Amino acid sequence: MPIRLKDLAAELNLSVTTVSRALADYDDVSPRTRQRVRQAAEVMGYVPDITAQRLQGQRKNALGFIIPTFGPRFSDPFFSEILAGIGNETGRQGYDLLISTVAPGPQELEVYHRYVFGRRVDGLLAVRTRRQDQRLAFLIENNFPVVAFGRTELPLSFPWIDVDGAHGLHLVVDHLVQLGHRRIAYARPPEELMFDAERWRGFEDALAHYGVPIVADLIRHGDLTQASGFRLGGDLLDLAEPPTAVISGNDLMALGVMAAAQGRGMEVGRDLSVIGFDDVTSSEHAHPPLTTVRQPIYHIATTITDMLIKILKDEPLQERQRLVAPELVLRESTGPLL
Amino acid sequence: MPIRLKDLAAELNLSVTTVSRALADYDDVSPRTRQRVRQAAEVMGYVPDITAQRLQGQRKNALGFIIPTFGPRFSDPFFSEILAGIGNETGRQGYDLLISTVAPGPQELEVYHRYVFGRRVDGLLAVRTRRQDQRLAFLIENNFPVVAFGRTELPLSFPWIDVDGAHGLHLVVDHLVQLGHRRIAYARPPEELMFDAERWRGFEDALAHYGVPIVADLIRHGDLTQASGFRLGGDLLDLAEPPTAVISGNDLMALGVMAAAQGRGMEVGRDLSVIGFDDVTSSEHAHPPLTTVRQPIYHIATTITDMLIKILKDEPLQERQRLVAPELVLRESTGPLL
DNA sequence: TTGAAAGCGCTAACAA
DNA sequence: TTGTTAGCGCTTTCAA
Repeated sequence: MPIRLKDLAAELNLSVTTVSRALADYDDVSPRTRQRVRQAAEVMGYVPDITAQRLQGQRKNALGFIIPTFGPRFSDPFFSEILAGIGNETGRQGYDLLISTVAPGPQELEVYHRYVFGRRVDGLLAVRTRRQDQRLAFLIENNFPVVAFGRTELPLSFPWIDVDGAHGLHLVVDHLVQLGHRRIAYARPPEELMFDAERWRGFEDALAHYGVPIVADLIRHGDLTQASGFRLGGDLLDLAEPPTAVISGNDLMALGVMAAAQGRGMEVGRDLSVIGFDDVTSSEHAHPPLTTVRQPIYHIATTITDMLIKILKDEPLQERQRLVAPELVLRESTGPLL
Repeated sequence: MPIRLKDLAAELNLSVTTVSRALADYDDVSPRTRQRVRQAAEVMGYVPDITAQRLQGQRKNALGFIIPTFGPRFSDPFFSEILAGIGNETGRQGYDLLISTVAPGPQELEVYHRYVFGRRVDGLLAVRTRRQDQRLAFLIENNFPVVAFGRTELPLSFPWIDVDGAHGLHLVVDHLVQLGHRRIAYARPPEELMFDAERWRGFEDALAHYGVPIVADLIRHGDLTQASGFRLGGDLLDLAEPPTAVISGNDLMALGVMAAAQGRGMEVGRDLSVIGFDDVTSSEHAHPPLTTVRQPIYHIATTITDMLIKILKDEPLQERQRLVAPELVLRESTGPLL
């Protein structure tokens, strides 16, 4: 049986209240008592029961993160980094982190319900936001604290950080056009994701700016897995008039596109330029090393976590919404048009 | 403000007790009352406060999983699959999942302390077990429910599932030797991990069986990242007498080794054979597709979760410990010695 | 079949 | 500076 406050109090001949206050560093406890209590707590190995602590205050000291997993064998390094960031920051600030994994769809909202109405956590983090994000709509409607990585098309006001995808695509197109490419394919992210919308805007703008036509056949939606990139890349390369460069919605798909090209005997960076988005760790040591657009995923994850905690503590936020400029990372998967 | 039991009771002119029992399906409530309560709960959107529920019973209905992250930008698909498995199974069985991320080391044990003594969860899941696994030692010493993916060298008895790594390495060596390889390098997992020990045993046995010598210079420990495989692969290939085949502790490192070889103008599968371990999703669509040893990571994750829940419910376990045979997946990164 | 009362372990208003 | 009392929302004796 674990030690309770009551046990400590009995041991010290003090009231439970005093012990509680001594431990909580109230200033109406004599230094001597505080010292004794501290000591005894240490010796007896007292650890407060958080469940009990939580019952009175509104504070649960816990955040929730519901991972939108696509399929059981999801393995997107994006989520690993997000999770590392959120996990480390919540831990650092003494919060618990409650996780659920659920595929987007109707039962996803049920999980959000359970979190909100079951009063499990004080706030939620959301990533991979969608154009019509019902999760966000639900949370905001219920006045539940949330901070998101990403925006939405819905007319909702909430704190977020996002990477400027339009700008990112400008960087990408600039780079490819400068290398001489004009037959540019784009393996887009799923249409329902908000960042697809932003990036598409950038893509269209940039191409228009250079007078490069958009060829409908070269534009496809993938599902952000490597397998999807592989299939999609193969399809594109088997076209009568294949592209000379492929932009990919993320690094994972880009890696798949590269494999498809290499499987057809092409040399990536010479016969075909491939460019990703994210700069996950494996991109640097791929062959060839992947040219990509870096988003500071880990840092964004720690930041939205910190923002959420600040909101919960009623501390002021430096910025409620922030657009981060991504950065082009030049490596060897892109090269001049032969 | 959320609806409480008290609100429901007031609304229905019943006592809190009766409402509680009606909702909990006690059989000493009249059908009519039960019906009324149900109805009102539904209409008013009552959701029980789990914190309060938890305070009396011992049950928290929550499991913990402490992810041993190596560095902030950890992104190992192994953990993604594990997390998907654990997350889906806990959710399916109505349990909450509490996550922490912490690097192995002294503060790691502190987190385990917090979980156990803070009575946050009913049980813990452990993966990537170590030869001298202090986490396991601590949990078992404190009689805390745990199920592990992996074993340990410590004389501890606990429920686990493990993949037969010795057998796996036999499969690998058989395959390579049959292809004519005798200069076989091994990029080992970190030495402290238990599965390194088992696999090493298999490696030694198998080589001895074929009379193939172990060359000290061809044996190195990596850290299971792609970067590590890349470095290590480079080092091996730059040797005066480089290996003709490289076995890797996991797929990620194998991918790094492949990139290193390709960066030196070699064709993997012809000039160098590379073989991984895990069969994570990206291996299939790598170039060339990676020959590897498959372990059913997702399935193991759901199974240890289910075992833990069974233990918590005092339900009998089919098997307390199980060794799973891995399976060789032949693809194109290995080929006959030229 | 229902309700009153106690209590889970803790914090906080109020009194001494 | 310390203790008494009440109460967080729920479950569970026990009595009516």
